[in-house]
Amino acid sequence: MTTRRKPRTRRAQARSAETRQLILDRALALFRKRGFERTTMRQIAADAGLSLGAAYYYFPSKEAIVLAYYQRHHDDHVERFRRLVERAGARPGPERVRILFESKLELLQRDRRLLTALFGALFQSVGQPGAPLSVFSADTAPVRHAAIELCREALGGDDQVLALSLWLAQLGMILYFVHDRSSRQERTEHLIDGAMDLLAPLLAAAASPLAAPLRGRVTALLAGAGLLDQSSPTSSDDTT
Amino acid sequence: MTTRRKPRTRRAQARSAETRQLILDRALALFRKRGFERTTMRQIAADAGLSLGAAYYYFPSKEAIVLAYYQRHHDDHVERFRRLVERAGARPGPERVRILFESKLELLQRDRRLLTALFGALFQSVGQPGAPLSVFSADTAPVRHAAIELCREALGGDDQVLALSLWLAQLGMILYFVHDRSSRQERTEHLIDGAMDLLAPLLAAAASPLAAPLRGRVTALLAGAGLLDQSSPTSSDDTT
DNA sequence: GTCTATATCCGGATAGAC
DNA sequence: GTCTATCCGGATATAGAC
Repeated sequence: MTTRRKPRTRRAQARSAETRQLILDRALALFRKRGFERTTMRQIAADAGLSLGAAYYYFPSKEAIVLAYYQRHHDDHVERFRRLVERAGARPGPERVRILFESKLELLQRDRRLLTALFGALFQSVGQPGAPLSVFSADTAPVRHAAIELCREALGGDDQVLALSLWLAQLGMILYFVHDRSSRQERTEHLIDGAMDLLAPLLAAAASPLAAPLRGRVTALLAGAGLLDQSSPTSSDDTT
Repeated sequence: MTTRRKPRTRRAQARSAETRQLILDRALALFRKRGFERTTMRQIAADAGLSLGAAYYYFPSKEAIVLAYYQRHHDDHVERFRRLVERAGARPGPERVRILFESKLELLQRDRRLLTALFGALFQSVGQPGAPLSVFSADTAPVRHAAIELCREALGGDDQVLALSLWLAQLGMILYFVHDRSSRQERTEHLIDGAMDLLAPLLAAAASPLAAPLRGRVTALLAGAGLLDQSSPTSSDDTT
C-alpha cells in the first residue's frame, strides 16, 4: 500500500501526458465532426495512431474522455474569469458576475461545435433515462464544487445559497445556449444582458433587511437538508 | 396523409395494447430487481414470452420503455392530485401546492425501487455525458408541458414564471428524494414540510406590489427569450 | 510503465423471412 | 406481428514487446 507509485522519469511522465493529450484532442475533434455516439473508440485509437487497448489504457471509457474535457473547460473558465476581473479591476458583486457569465459565453462559443455534438444528440433521443441528473453525479462532483466556488468568488461574501443559485442559473444558460440557433447565438447574448441588468436589483432585494428573515429561513432549510457545504454531520450522503 | 391508420379490429387493438402493457410491466419489474443498465432487452423479451424483435416492435428502444413509465407516472400524479384537492376542497395557492408536492412524494415512495434503479445507477457512473439535460429534451416535451401545466393549476392564476419555478422545484425534490437514504425518506418529507411553510411568504412576497416591477421585468426577459409558452414567433426553436 | 495485437464477450439495434 | 440471424461497437482479456 505504501509502495511508491509511478517511479517514472520526468521524460516518461511527459511522454505519457502527451499521449493522453493526443488521444483527448483526437477524440474531441471526432466528436465535433461526427457527434459523440457515432464516434467509436476504435476510430479514436486509430486516429491517434494507437491500438484500442492503448486508448483504454488512458481513458477507462468513452465518457471519461468527455469528463476530461469538462475539467479542462472549467480550468479555462477560471483563468479567463480571473484575467478579466483583474484587467477591469472589477469588485465582487454584479460586476464580477457579469464577467463570470460573459467569459463563460465566450468559452461556450469557442467550443460550440463540440458542445452541440455532445449535448445536441440528446435532444433527438433520450439517451440515458436517468440522465437528467448527471451534472449532479458523483463523478462530476469535483468540477461541480469548483464551479460553485467560482460563483461564490464572483459574488463575494459567503452566501452559499446565492452561490448555488448562481451556478444553477449558469447551467440554465448553457442549456439555452446549446439550443440557440440564432446567428452568433445573439439570443443567448441578449438573455445574459437582460439577466445581468436584473441582477443588481435582485441582489439588492436579497440583501435588503426586508428579506432578511426569509433569507435566514431558506438558508436554514437548505442547510438542514444537507444541501450546503458544511452540511450537518447527520448523514453521510453527500453525492449531491 | 389523411389515410386511416390502424384499420384493425377492436379485438386486435386490445390485444396489441395488452402485449405492450405486458412488456412494460415485465421491464419495470426487471429494472426494479436488477437496475436499468443490467437489464437487457433480451431478458425483457424472454420474460414477456416474446422474441427480441417483438419487443422492439412495441418499443423502439430501451429508453422508450422508461418514457412510457414517465407518462404513466404523470397520469397517476394528475389523478391523485385532483382527487385530494377535491376531497380537501383546497383552493389554488399554497394549499394546493402542498397537495401537489405531497401527492408527488407518495407516488415517489410507491415507485422508489424503480426510481432508484433508473436514477441511482447514474450517480455511480456518468452515463451519457450530455445526459444532464434529458428532462429538457424534445422526447419528454409532452410530459414536461403537462407537468408544468399541473403546477399552474395548483398555483391558480396564470403566472408562467411561477409555474416554471414550481416545476423546477419539483424536479429538485425528485433529485433529493432519490438520494435520500434516511428511513422512509423522512428527510425529504421534512424538506417538503419546511419548503411548504416558506411557500406562503414567498408567494406573498412575489405578489406584493413592491415586487411588481421586478416581476414584470423577469417575465419580459423570459418571454423575450422564448422560454414561456406563448413564445415569440421569431424562432422555431421550441425543443425546450 | 507503456503499448501492440488479437480474440472475445456482451447487449442494443436492425433486416428480412415468414 | 413475430421470429431468427446478423451487425455494430463498447468493453475486457490475454500474451507479449520494449
